[in-house]
Amino acid sequence: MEIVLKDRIKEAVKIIYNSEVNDDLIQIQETKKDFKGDFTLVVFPLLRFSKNTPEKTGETIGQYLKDNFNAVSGFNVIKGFLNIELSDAWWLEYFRKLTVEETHLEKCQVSNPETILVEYSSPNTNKPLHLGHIRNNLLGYSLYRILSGCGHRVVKTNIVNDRGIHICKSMVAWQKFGNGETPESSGMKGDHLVGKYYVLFEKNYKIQIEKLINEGMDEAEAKNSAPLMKETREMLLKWEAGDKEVFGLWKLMNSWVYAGFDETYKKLGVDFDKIYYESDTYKIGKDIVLSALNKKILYRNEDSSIWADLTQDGLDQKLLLRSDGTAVYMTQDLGTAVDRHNEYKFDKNIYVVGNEQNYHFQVLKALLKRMGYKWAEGLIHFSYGMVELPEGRMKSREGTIVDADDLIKEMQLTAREVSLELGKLSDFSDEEKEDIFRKIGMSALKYYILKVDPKKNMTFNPAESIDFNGNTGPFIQYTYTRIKSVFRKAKQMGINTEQVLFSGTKTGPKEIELIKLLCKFSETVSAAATGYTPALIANYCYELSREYNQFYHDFSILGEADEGVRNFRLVLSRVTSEIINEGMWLLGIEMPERM
RNA sequence: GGACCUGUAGCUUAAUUGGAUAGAGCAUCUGGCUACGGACCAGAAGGUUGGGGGUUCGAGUCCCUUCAGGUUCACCA
Repeated sequence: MEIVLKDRIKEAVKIIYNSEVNDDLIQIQETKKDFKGDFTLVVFPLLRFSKNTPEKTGETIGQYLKDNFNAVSGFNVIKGFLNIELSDAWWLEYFRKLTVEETHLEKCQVSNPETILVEYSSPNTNKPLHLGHIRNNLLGYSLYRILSGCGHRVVKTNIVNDRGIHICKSMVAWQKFGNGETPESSGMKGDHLVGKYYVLFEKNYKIQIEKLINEGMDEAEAKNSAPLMKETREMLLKWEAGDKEVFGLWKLMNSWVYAGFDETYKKLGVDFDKIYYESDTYKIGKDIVLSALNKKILYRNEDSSIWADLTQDGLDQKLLLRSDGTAVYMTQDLGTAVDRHNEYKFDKNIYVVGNEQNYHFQVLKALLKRMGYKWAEGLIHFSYGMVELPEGRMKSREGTIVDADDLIKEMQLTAREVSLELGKLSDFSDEEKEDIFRKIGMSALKYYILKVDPKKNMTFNPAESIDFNGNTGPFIQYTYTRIKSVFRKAKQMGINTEQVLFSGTKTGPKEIELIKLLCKFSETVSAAATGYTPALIANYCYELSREYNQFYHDFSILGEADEGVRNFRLVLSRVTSEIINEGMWLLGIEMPERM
């Protein structure tokens, strides 16, 4: 609609003021709630053509639109703002088209679909997942749904950081202190078990460092020469050399971790099309680095470590291979990117990675470009903010890490508590109930995270449980189940809802308000896709639910005597439920039929 | 020290990318069930958008400055 209006206004300016105007001078926005009208033209930019006051210019254009465009039923000018009113008939016609859509994503389809890789999750195999990973996973998965919903070919990838010095730490600790403990013998989830040894390593390592410092060593040297660290470095060397025993242990412990991760992923409702392992890609990275060295793009230090000089790009020197020849993080990422492009020839490769790695991705892109990979332009760092606690970052040292599995469990327990208290599910089996509790709990958690602008840091307060009322996932689910309930009731009353057709004649302002919002769905999804912002959809779903609840409260649907009005309200309700459902689907949030 | 990011009601957060009187939720207070589902609805109160300058018809949004917090610049990942 905005585009149509824009063209009409351009036409108006041309005829009235005999001037061609640029599109960006015609600023159309939705009219604020406090004013009468549907769309608003900001007239200030047009004054240079009208050479008149804002009021007069607005009047003139408004009158022209009213006279020449039958969708425009009226207008008013307040200060420099021309509020354009569209006729109910126009809105109804627009809505009628929604009622016959197969899916409400039809209008979101892009004209030039791209191949897009979305990399998300990217766990380390030395620790279980925590709240930060939850945000990552939910954002990544939702991004996948949104982009593919708009017609792109999206590949969900995960790069598992399964090698490196930190992985060796938990291996060393397990060897020394583990006494052969396994997930089976301990009853612990595999990722948590391995995490336990990582923590154990850090604890003992710290003790060794302190001891050395007390013996007169300076801190840097102590960190370097603590026996545990020495053993770990030796293990990494052995690993890269393919030592059989080390490799066996590595495989075993990683298999425990993967079993644990799979459980958590399943609970979160996320999955992947292709999983990469850095234990594979680091080698490709090494080759790339060595060949770039031959081309003199990189240089070798006297201690034989290999570096890139990025000072011309405003960045620093960057180490790419250690003096002992082993790979670093950046080496792997170079390999992964090249490997992926060979396999998929992607247009875009989106990395869902926290904003603490902004610099890393700047360097990665600059390096690839320097090495001559043109497609590096398509690397996009989807940089999201950290999840913080009221007192700041989560710190493992202080034991303030919010564990993913614990939080998920807690959400579902709370959902059960709330539901049982309300007692609306007495005719369901225990299994069905548990499934509903799960959906409610997860929606509370997922919505809580996804409603926030991804770029911003967000705060999670463990002391306050995540809400189930107000601007929340369960509120939206509740609205949806209410509508479902209306239709169940309608069926009982013998109304054939399948055949209820749209016959929009008598509508009030509240219905029109709802219709306006429903019409905004597709543009909201498109905006979320181009701006990589699932939060827009989350907030839209909330706004729609709120609007519907007001309507529901103020008007009777099935109790309405006039059959035409009743049917219209039924159709309105149906489309609302469909759009809520699709919107939440794009966020990866499941909807129950009852709750 | 260099680079980058953030700062909005007591708390959690919106704001159509420079537009009108900064919008919600939670918490607090008040009202609404003879029900199509009260996980709801209506109302009250709560703001110098960290402070100060500037740019212009117009600034939470852009520029400068200052304060506070954070991230990063590792032979960690």
